[in-house]
Amino acid sequence: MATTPPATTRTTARTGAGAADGGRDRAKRADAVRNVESIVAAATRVLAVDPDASINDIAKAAGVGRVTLYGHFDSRATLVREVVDRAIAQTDAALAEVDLDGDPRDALGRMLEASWRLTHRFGALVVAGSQVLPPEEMRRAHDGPMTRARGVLERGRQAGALRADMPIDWQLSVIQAILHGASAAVHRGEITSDDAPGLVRDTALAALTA
Amino acid sequence: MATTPPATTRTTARTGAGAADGGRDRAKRADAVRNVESIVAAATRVLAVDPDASINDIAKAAGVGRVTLYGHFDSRATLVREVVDRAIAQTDAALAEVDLDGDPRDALGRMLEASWRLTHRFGALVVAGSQVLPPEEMRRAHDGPMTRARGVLERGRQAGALRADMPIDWQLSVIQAILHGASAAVHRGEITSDDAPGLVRDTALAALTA
DNA sequence: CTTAAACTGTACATCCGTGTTCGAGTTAGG
DNA sequence: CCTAACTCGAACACGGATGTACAGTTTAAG
Repeated sequence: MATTPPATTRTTARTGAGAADGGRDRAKRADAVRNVESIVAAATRVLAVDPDASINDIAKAAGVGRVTLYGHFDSRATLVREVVDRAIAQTDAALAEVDLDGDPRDALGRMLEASWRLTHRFGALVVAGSQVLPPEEMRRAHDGPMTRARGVLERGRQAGALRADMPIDWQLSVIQAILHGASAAVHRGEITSDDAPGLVRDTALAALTA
Repeated sequence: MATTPPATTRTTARTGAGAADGGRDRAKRADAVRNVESIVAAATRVLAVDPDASINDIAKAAGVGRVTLYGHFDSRATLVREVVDRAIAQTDAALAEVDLDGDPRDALGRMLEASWRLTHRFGALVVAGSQVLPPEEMRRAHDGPMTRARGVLERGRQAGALRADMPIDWQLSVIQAILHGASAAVHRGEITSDDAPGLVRDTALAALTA
């Protein structure tokens, strides 16, 4: 260690899916990758409950030092972005598997149950995102599921299976509200997470039925 | 104005300044009272939108200096407590005027419309309170309206006018969720504040009807 | 008119969260 | 086993928010 290293080796978080852009990076060490996973998982878990959780809280929850976290993510915003991006990916993947054909009410029911799991898992993550990321970026997160849900709603309205005497945007807001309300109720112990999906489905369906 | 002798007074809000002298209290001056009102009003307005608003923001919105605010309220928590207390008082007063007799569905509708106005006015105030005040103190805020609403719900369920196949706590949560969802939707420009009460009433009623 | 209460801005001490730097210890992997 | 990558804790700079202290001016009220 007599000679000073030429430059401090700063590891830029380069977990990009797809091909590596630009130059080739050395393969990341195994424990590094493992730690990044721990951090993202912990951040998701913690931020879903408390969107104002500090970097310290997240690092502690991940079982790593605060400095180590900064070694993988430039800033809090970067970390939040990564977490949100993964949540979006999981959400899209989960919703893409939902069968939207057949009776509109049944289709909506299936979508509601799937959405419940996601809402319950990610909770207040959207709040954390909104506080750090530009609103445009959050827009994208909700856009996918929104248009998907809107499609089902429109079909149900035209088929006469759902009431059409309210703005469709309002009906989407109601679904959102019930989903988040259920998450809060579970977290408060008023209902169990087993009962939640059924209650959400029945209640939302009742609210939207003619 | 008049008769008030400068002798008998009671200590309410003190002008904090350090090592106070012996113990001579005088009646509060008129402009002081006026400023306190401005501060509380501004705090209510600001905190209802952004529960994390700083003391500076509130003072600015009230048109007074930051130091003046501290002259009337020891700390941020004190201010929030005062604001919340007043909100509770207004809420109780407004809900006490609602006629809960007659057809349960009509009674619930009236209560929903009244609750909407309060929710829209106070918005995220409950969040600000929860972050600063002990949870027990927030409990009290919701307890009054809650038991009142629960009474109407129970009556409606036993009369067969409302569905009884879900936990009553869940139904209360749904009402809460729809109210807050509507407030968010208005604030987001999706619906107008004129349409909101009707939509809230119709939607909640539909969600709770057998 | 006189006085004390109240207001104001500035400045200061403090706490907390963020982001960075440093030196040293630990571990993966050739 | 040797080296570079990785991790860790402590310490520092910075900014924002909370309270407090001070000194000068305005204003209510007797």
